Amino acid sequence: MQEGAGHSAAPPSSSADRLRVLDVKPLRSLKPIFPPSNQAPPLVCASPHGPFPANYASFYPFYIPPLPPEPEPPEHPEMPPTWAAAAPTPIRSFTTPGSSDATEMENGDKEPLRAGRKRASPVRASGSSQKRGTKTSFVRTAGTFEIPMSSFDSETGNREMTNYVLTTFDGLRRRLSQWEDAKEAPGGIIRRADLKASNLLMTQGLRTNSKKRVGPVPGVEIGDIFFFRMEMCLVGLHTQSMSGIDYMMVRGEIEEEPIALSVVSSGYYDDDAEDKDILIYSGQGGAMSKPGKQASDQKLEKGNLALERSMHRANEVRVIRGIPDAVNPNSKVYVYDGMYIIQQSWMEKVKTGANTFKYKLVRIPGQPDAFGVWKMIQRWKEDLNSRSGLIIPDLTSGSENVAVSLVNEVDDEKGPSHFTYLSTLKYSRPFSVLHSSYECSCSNACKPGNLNCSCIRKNGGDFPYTANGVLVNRRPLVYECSPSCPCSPNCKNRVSQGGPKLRLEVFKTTNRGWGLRCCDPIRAGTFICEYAGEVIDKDRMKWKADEREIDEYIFDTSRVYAQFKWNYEAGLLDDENSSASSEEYGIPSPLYISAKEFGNVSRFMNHSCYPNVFWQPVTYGTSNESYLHIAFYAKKHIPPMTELTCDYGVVPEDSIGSAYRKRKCICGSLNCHGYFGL
DNA sequence: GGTCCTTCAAGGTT
DNA sequence: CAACCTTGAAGGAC
Repeated sequence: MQEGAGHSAAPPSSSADRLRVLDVKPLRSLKPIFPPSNQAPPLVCASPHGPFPANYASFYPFYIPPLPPEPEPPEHPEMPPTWAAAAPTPIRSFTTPGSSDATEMENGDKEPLRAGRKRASPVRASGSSQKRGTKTSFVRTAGTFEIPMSSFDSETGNREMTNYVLTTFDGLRRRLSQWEDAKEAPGGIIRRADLKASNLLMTQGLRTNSKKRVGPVPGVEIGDIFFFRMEMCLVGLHTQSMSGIDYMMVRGEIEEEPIALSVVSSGYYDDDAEDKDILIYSGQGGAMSKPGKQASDQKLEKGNLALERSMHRANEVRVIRGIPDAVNPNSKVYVYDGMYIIQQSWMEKVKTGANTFKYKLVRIPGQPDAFGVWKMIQRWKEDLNSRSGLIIPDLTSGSENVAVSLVNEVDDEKGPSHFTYLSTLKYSRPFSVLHSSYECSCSNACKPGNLNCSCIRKNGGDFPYTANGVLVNRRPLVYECSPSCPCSPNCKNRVSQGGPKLRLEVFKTTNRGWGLRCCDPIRAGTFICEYAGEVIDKDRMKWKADEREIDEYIFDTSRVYAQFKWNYEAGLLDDENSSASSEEYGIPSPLYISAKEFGNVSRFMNHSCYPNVFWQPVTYGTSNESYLHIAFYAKKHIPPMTELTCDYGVVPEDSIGSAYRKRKCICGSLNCHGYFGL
């Protein structure tokens, strides 16, 4: 199966005085802004006039006229529909009366934050002319969002909204982290980009499932992973920023009583979380809640009382398992493990001598494995032989730093057809000399914010990666440090070099040949692998087309790729003259890579019209020339053992490769294009 | 609707 | 690396 490529150029983003905004303490000014895209007519939306529940500000970022054909519910949980699928025609502007032309700043904005705001900002809030808390209108524009705008309901969500909220959150979070890394945040240091980002979204009402509920949360699926507590708050899975027990008041037999909605188990208390179907959860308060203070007995109140009541009512409780992140030892991964029932409760004297409540939660049978998958992978790690369907422990034969296993749990095929494993690109002859090579003069690792570093300057002054190696933004071209740069090999600007660092696995799918997946949880923006193979030139491409040679392993940057938005595009965050950070790729000339004879794990990645991986051109040099590479990054958080897929693109009719037939797509997503290019 | 308080964070430092 | 320290914001309680 194949892959494809994109094209087109864009100016590098600039980075001048954009940070002044961070001076403003409440940061209310940093509201998300979605500049109109040149791809689609801007969508102007306005909030209806309520009434709204008391606890949230009205906010309708998007409005779409009612759609005649209601899409079928997705069969594949990972494949939400997009608005594009549901609304093939351009979306027209829509504005509700009364909110059309607000020009005032929002209350609380003391001054214009930046000169370009008036011009650049398509977003205006007209809060000041109305009584707070009654009506607040927002006008928004949105460009080419993959994220659906068929509905925005902050009370009740769906898969589209969760994806939208999480993508926005993480894009903003990465951007704030980038500034923090570069020490570019004046006055206000952003120590906690996660909190800052979520605070901004919360303030804007950009959240979903804000209404508390017992049971499943629309748009959140069992097995979904999160890297911050705030992510779970924003999508309504667990709305406590720190507390482990989320609950709500309901009418009881006599009076109102609390019932538990969800719990997060992350090892702070002495929980027993070894069994994949059973969780012994400790109550809150008392013993450990006040470090340094004398431990005290827990009381039957708040969350503890809620768990107790929920046990008697036998209502289901969502369980989120917090697990140390092997990739980032400092942080945790939260796995949504589905519904549990509280079977038992008791009081126990713990080591500190304090009485602690304990609750035995048992997983409701019949749910897909989530935490169970993690436990399974852990077992494989301890004993590779316990892995069923294992054919080869390392199909790269040591070519990569991390072994890539080959498994087939589906049938008895023993492996894909022959190819030679090659861990990087092979330029058979001089090709794609982008420009003269560049190199920095940094003595140690290149430091974000150091504009003396010419590699950083190449990236418009931005360090492309956060401190933990996550790509901040998609951009025309990522300039990494070259082997010839004097900076140390562990310089953070070499993320895509040196091959995969995650435990990838080539496996047999049920209906589309071999595929690629990963045993590790993957954070959005993480580098996964590059597309290795032989670089071929235009003549060779033409020859292949003329000869009708079927090469399913071509990567072609000149194909047309589905547009999507990944960066946090806040006009406020960037210099007014930069069109924010462009997600259009800029490559001087098309690059064709064939992985038919020589290739790495990337050649096994299948196509999806709703992929979880995207490609990004990256360049770095060898001796005195710079070469282009195609690197794959995670588009969103990807749970372990989820198939990795990317967009193969479509071959334009007039291109060299158009002699190839189109291939029927079986990705199963609602917005499936029906075919992809080959 | 404030204001105080609690809270199974997240990072950093030692 | 575990223990400790610092900063931090949501939501509940009153």
